[in-house]
Amino acid sequence: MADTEVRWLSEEEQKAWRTFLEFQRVLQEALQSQLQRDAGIPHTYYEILVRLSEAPGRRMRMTQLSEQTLQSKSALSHACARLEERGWIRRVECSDDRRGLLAELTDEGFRALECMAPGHVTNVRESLFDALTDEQVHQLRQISEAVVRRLGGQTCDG
Amino acid sequence: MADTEVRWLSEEEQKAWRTFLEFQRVLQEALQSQLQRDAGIPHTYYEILVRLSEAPGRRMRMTQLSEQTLQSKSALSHACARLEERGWIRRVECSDDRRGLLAELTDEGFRALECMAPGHVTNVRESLFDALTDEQVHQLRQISEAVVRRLGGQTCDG
DNA sequence: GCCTGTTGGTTGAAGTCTCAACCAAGTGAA
DNA sequence: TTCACTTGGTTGAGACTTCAACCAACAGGC
Repeated sequence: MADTEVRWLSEEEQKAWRTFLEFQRVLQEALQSQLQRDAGIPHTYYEILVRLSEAPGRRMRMTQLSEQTLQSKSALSHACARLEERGWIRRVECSDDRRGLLAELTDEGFRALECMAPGHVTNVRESLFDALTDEQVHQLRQISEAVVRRLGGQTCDG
Repeated sequence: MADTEVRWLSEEEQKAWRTFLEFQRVLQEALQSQLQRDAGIPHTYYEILVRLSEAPGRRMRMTQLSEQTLQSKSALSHACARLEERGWIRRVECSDDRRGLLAELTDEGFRALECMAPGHVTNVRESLFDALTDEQVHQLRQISEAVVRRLGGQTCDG
């Protein structure tokens, strides 16, 4: 950033960029509002529940969970406090590290997730996948991986 | 949503989806943190300044601005209040509609934008465009337009 | 043992967005 | 004129995220 020369965006890049921004916004909005309306939680909370439901014993260390959901420890901590209030998760002490905590999905939380998942998945499909060809889905994944790689994260492969 | 059958995501779709989510998050994070650090404003505020700088007379009706920046009237109103506190914009009464207001970029706001634009554009280029081939940029635009079309917005063409 | 640094996680304040309520002004009909 | 409806925009409360400060527990060196 010490450059004195800025490589401005070309007309085409400009348009691609603004269209992409709009893409992000409308999609986020579609996901957020559906989840908020039907389940009363933001999308970030939904991801927490999903990751926990997939973990062995439906429990996971807070730090690991924060890495998987791409949330800061602070954000995760606040989120878990809310989810705990609802009885959807529970925080359990960790036996091998007395500093640590395990977030655990409760049965009630699991049932809640089962209830909200169909609506959310349907929404993802209708909002995104149904708008794209198989080829475009593949392209989008390549693009996503390229950017994630560049920005230093790691792709979420199983 | 009255369906009893949910079309769940395939393994491939699942991965594409999660990678895309990660893409969005890391990119947003890169943009947000750079702007916050260097200019002290969120990306949404930056877009307000940009749109105003491009408008004739550097002024625009609030509603039109909220449509262009894809923000709710409420969010825009709060944002403009903050920007006005900094002296970067000013709200002016509208002559042809006494309910209306024009948001106007001040000279100071314009200078501030000139200062922050290079860093932001450089960041957009390095975070996104430099990671993609020209072909991928084109693909991303097609994808974005398809989704925006589907979700009922309109693409931002000049 | 002690001392320092790092890691795991929480907390509170500040900032932003959403939602619903609200007001003022324009519009149209009776 | 009056009444009802819509549009333009603001406001305050509540919810989420970020940031910095913080505490407790681990780890390593002396």
